[in-house]
Amino acid sequence: MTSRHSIERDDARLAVSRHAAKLFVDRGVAGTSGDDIAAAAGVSTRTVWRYFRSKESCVEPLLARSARRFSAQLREWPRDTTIEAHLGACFALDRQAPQDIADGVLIVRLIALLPREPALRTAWLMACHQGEQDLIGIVANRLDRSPGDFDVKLCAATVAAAIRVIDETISMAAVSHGQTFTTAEVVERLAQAIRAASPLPFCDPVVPRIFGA
Amino acid sequence: MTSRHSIERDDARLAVSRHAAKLFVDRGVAGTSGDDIAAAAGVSTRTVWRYFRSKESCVEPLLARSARRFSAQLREWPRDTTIEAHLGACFALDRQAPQDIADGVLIVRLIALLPREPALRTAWLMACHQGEQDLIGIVANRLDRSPGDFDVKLCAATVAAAIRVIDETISMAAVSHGQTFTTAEVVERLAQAIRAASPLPFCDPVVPRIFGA
DNA sequence: GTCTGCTGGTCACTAAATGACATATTAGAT
DNA sequence: ATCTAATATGTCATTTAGTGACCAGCAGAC
Repeated sequence: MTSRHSIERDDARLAVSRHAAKLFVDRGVAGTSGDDIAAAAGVSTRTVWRYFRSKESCVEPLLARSARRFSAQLREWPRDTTIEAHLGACFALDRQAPQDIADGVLIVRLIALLPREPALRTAWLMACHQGEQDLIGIVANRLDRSPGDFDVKLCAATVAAAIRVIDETISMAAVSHGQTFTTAEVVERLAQAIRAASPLPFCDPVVPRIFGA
Repeated sequence: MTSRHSIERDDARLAVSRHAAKLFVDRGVAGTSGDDIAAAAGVSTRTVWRYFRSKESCVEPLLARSARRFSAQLREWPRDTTIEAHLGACFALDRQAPQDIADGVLIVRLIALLPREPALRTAWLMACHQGEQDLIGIVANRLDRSPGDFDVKLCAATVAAAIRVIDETISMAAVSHGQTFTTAEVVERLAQAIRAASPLPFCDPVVPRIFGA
């Protein structure tokens, strides 16, 4: 089974990932060595390279976890609810664990580094790509369509792009210009962007398709 | 000036890039060393690492050139023409130089490798990201809006995502399932996807905005 | 011609990444 | 509780990726 051992291994990877991300924002990617990451995380250098195929990809588990949390929330989106209502319910601050908030801050700082750290951009784009794959399933399910359907894939891609642009825009504004956002503002902009980006009508209550294809 | 010397340098980079791409499709990324690329391209290993910051990024000039050719064509898109008409005119096979066609098949093969070569996916996503940046200017210009405008950025992102999905879908179908496409089919699917993905109306003839903002 | 600026090659080096092998940790069987 | 098999980690050696320092060749300016 992939169960116990693998889960603990994932936790260990995530812990190293957080340390790596912190070092990257503090001293830059070039200024952080594999040895540094290993020392900070309290594991051997060899373990770092066993966990990650490259230095940049050290941040992937952190980004992936955040993306998967978001996907999981979208999967529980009731069919009779608008996207605004659902996102609003999800983003209520009291529903976020402290660890998740800390992760969020770290990720925002990472995103703000992207223009000066091309190596990190690859990790970020890989995480967005994973999120896009998850979205395919979500959109397909919500619209009672097949995940292999081209229109579904296209919709997932455009919506993922919209989410990415919002993430980048808000993160840059927050870090570079000290701007702050209420969760209500974030939800509103996110919902607007997703609506604008989506070629398929999955943002509003969907009715069960009683009459065939 | 950035002119003469730099242009030659770019040509040299592009030549190495083609050799690297060919090696990657033939023997895989892991099976190709920096020395191999240098030997194939007829330059010293040191020059390879002067040209590229990493092994994967060796393919970037090839992808970037193709993306920039596409961007350049979109920039010349007359305002009174639909996207179908313009793409149809651009993709006429007799308008493509043999070198560009060869580059095209090489790129298609690279794209087909993406599922098995995560390292290449980073290069591909970086190229798509560059294409997205170019699209921002194109959309802004066509709609008489500012490139800083959020809606313009969002539109560029969704359209870039649509183009990427089409590229991936068609490349995989061609290589993995031996499917073939006429240019007319490619143009049609591309145009349809871009239309579906675009939240702003830039696919049809646009009228000059005579009255203010 | 010389001077200047740029590019590429050689060689020595650091850092990233992998292989081989030993040791610990743990789940599960008895 | 103890043994076993599997998996995870550490240590050390090695390879490969990538950089720094320095020199040689080759434009164009004068």
